[in-house]
Amino acid sequence: MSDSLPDNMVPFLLMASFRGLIDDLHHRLAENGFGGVRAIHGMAMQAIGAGCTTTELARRLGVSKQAAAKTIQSLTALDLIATSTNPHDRRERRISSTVRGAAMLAESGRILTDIVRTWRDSLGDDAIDETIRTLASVNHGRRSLTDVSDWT
Amino acid sequence: MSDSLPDNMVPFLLMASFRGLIDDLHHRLAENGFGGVRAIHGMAMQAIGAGCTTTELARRLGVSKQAAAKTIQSLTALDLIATSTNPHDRRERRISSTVRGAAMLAESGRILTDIVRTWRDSLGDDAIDETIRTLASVNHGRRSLTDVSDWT
DNA sequence: CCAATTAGTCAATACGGTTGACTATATGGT
DNA sequence: ACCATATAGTCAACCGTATTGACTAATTGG
Repeated sequence: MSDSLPDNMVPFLLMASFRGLIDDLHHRLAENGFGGVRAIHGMAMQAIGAGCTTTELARRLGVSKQAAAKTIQSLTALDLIATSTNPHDRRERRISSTVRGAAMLAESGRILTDIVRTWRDSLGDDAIDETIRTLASVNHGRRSLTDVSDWT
Repeated sequence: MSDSLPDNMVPFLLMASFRGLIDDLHHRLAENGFGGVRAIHGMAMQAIGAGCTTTELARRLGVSKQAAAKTIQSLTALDLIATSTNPHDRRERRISSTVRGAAMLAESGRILTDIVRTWRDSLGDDAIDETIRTLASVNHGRRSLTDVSDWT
């Protein structure tokens, strides 16, 4: 722990941190009845929030509407969302979270907060707060946090 | 910037930071004669380091050897690596960086260091050092930093 | 010397992304 | 009121990168 990693390792550090966090999250979600949920599903659920349309989800995720439609199919199959038509504009598919979907999001939030709490316990609030502030600053003016385009 | 994001947004922050950094990197790599290089290629080049075999690369990346073999094909097509057979064990394919591959890795390192330098300029060395230390601690004891398995 | 191990490839499949072409619905100018 | 245009969403074809299972070739060791 003495020496810091060189600056050119920062992307690996960010990726590994993300991966580790997501792995823990999915492990614990599976233990709580939400098996089969993948990273993309959680991202999409977060992006859907209180509800939106296919096109709007595509915009929020930064992907094509065809890709968003496929994600919507997966989420529907997992009983996390349901779709309905908007009577005022019958072209639209309104997407909204199911009870199970809302429970999954709430559980995700609890688990993530709990994981970060373990970081706080071992490294201190100051270090974690500073890290979050720094990462938030680095992302200022970038695309939305839920943008997953080209992330492979 | 006043309020910090809640702890359950940390994964989004990590992913967006990684994505932003990689996007910048690839944009600048393309400007310097290394177009067509994708995130997976840079990861693999880093993992290959001084050279290894297909199976060893698979282990370092945390993927199947079939997947590693495909990555090796891509890197070979990009003239970043070359393979040869080991005369002492003719089952093995030795992988080593080409001159161009080494130049790409060096250029990546320079660009990444330069990007992080802009962070240091605007946020201060203390904030960046603390962030790197924190992320490194969070990853202690986890799989190798070059592990890309299931990152989708 | 032959059985077991190890390195790597081939083939089929899955998943999530893309573009292009399409249908259905809504909107707005003349 | 009508028709041109714009918008919401789907279908089909394809790409890239992963997977597993079955395989060949080379090495090792009892």
